[in-house]
Amino acid sequence: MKNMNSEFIISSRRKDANKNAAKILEAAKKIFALKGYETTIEEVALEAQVGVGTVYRRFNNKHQLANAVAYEVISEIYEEQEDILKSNQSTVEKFKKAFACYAKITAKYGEIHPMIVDLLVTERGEEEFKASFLTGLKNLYAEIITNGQNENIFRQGDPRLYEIFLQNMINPQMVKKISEIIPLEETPGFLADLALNGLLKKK
Amino acid sequence: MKNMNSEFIISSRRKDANKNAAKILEAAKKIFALKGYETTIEEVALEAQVGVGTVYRRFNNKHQLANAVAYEVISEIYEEQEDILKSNQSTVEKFKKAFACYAKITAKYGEIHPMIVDLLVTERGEEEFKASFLTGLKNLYAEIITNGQNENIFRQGDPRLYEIFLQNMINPQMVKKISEIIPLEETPGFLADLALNGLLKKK
Amino acid sequence: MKNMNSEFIISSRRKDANKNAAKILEAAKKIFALKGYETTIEEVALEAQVGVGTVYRRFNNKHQLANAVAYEVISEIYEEQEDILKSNQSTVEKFKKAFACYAKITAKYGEIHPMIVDLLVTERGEEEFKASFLTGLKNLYAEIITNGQNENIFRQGDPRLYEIFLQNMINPQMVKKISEIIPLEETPGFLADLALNGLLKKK
Amino acid sequence: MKNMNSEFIISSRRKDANKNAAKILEAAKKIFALKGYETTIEEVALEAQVGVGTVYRRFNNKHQLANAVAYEVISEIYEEQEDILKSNQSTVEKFKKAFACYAKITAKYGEIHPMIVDLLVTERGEEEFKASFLTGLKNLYAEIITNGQNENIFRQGDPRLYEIFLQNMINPQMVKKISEIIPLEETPGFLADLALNGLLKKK
DNA sequence: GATGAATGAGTGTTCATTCAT
DNA sequence: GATGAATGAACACTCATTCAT
Repeated sequence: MKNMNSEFIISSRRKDANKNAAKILEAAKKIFALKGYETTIEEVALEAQVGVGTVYRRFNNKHQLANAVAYEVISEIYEEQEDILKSNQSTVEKFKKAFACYAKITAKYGEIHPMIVDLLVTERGEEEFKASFLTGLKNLYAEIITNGQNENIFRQGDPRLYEIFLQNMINPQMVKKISEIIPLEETPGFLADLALNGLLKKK
Repeated sequence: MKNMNSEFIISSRRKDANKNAAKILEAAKKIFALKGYETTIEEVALEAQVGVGTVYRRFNNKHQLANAVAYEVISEIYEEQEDILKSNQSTVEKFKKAFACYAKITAKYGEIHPMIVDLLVTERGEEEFKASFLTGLKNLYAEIITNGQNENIFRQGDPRLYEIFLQNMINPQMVKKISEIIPLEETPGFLADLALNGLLKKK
Repeated sequence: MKNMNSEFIISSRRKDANKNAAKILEAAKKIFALKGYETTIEEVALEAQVGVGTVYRRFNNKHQLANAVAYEVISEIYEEQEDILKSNQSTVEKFKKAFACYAKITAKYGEIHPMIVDLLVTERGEEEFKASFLTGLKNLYAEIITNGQNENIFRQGDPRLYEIFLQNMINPQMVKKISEIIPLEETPGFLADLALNGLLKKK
Repeated sequence: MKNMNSEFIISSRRKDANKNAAKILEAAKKIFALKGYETTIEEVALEAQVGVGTVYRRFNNKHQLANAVAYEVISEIYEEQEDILKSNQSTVEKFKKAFACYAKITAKYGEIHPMIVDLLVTERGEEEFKASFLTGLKNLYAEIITNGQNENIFRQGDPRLYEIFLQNMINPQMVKKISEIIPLEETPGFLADLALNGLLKKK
């Protein structure tokens, strides 16, 4: 999952071109975070201080831009998660931390999280994006789940099912609504606890 | 929640007119199930074999039509759920059955479920719709949760948090993905179990 | 100009039908006075407590209804004017009174006056309506003008030119704006004076 | 009132773009002159040999386009009028010339004149347009009127009343009808004379 | 005859995408 | 390469008119 960006950006030999691509991506992140997929290309271009044509030079179309943004955001938390996973903690601890970390997306990126969910599910999502998501973030969870199962503290069953469950536990809408009742900083912890409990073997 | 139709459809004294309204609603249900809110009024009209103007005669605008569709779908499962709740079963049993029943929406109505979620959250949802949802379906869950808490088998804490959690556990996208791995008929049960486990007190 | 109504209403042998026609006309007068030609047939029907179909049974289309309304309004002041003309007063007096009377339309019928002007000029106006207007109201002015010319107190020239001038002197928009500066009841008098002065021979 | 275009057109640095804006304005002038405000944006686009989107790129909406057209037309005669006013002639002479010049709008721009009147009166008119009209053309008349009053050749009274009167004396419908009887080139003169006479003090 | 439901052409407006400069 | 002007399909919504009941 290194250099994820390059997969979605039409690369260019000229440095300033790539600089432009980064500028656009940054702008898109900002605007998409605010407005989600409803965002206009013109708005992005404006924010990036670039012409619309330039946006299209770097990203074939709106879908691709959205996918790149999604990719960016996911990448951003990837390393942090990886560190947790490689650390020397109990599976339960790892689970809680990884989950909490993942849950931060919503707080940080507002409307991008629902957009990611959407891209993952609809035909708007580039196959390439979906694939890299699957082999990226999802694997982290797969590993935790399998570990937990092997340690016989998690329920048995197809790990993919629990991955889906975990993914759903960070549903942006839920996070948003939960955080209207309890403080935002406690939300990831609360959800992690709930999710973990769901996963744990009954005694 | 009786006579639900009358709340969102501009009713008419004429029988044929109301028949048409039903036809439109049915068509809308079908198309919305397929395409979600992106659906075009023209598509609905076409499916209902009716002019666009006729759609607008019965529903003031697209939002209202969407709300009516959502309302319909929710109503459809409401009574079933109510029966379960009034029945003579353990809280855990009630929970599982009510949940499973609710989870059927997704299987049956595809894109309408996310649409409902959307209407519940954005300003697109008529206040009337939100209110009746709150006093309708949500209360069923609230009751189950409070019961479980009183029986000391569920976790303590603000019941609203667990309501949100339960609502999220029937997220259509999750249901869809789960059912790609295990048979659709087992999906509600699986999710109910997972959700219940999350809710149960740790020993 | 007696029985003007009958010229624009599709007559019916049934009394209640004609009663309906009158009801519609009355309603149309009220609504057109408020909104002008932008008025919707449905609004008129609603005001008349009648179905839209009934409106169309009595008036072939919206234009015709508008023409009938215009005709009505003009008829309403016709007799009053005729009385003035036949009275035993100086031409100047007659002029002032007739003019003031005519100018009342605006005050009384709001948006209908511009509508009349429009009908008189565009192709929306039924030829029949235009013709009867010409042979009706306009003639009153023609007579006054000719009288004034014969008495050698008015300018010479084609009387039709002065008729047009006079008609224009009661332009609803002007009346409206004038009456924002001076009291409405003084407006007709003020305009009459101005118009008369324009017409009088220079010494 | 200099650089009038810039006030209503979204200007652009590109020459060809502004050329297009001019093309659109020209087309709009032509079509509006024919059909008035009823004109369709598509018609304008067609006439300008331009896509509808292009029209909207230059003018935020139909109202704004109409206002721009109105502005254009008024501007067109503004300078000519100003010259007359600054010239060394008697008030009566100035009056006649300025009036005649103003009256040409109708002959030249058909349905645009009523449109201007409409914009001036309804909420469709941009405040900016109304303001610039007030500080532009209207002031010319105000000045003439006040001059005439000071020279004691015009009637006394609120000058605004006479401004309204003068504005109304160039009512496009009247001009049109007058010019059906006498040659178009004599019409402004005839009207000016009539208007002047109305204004002059009685002896 | 009366009704009002149905119709669908028509309108203003938006926005992803293309392409001339 | 960059720009932003141009494009036009698409869409929500309106309303005069028709016609089944």
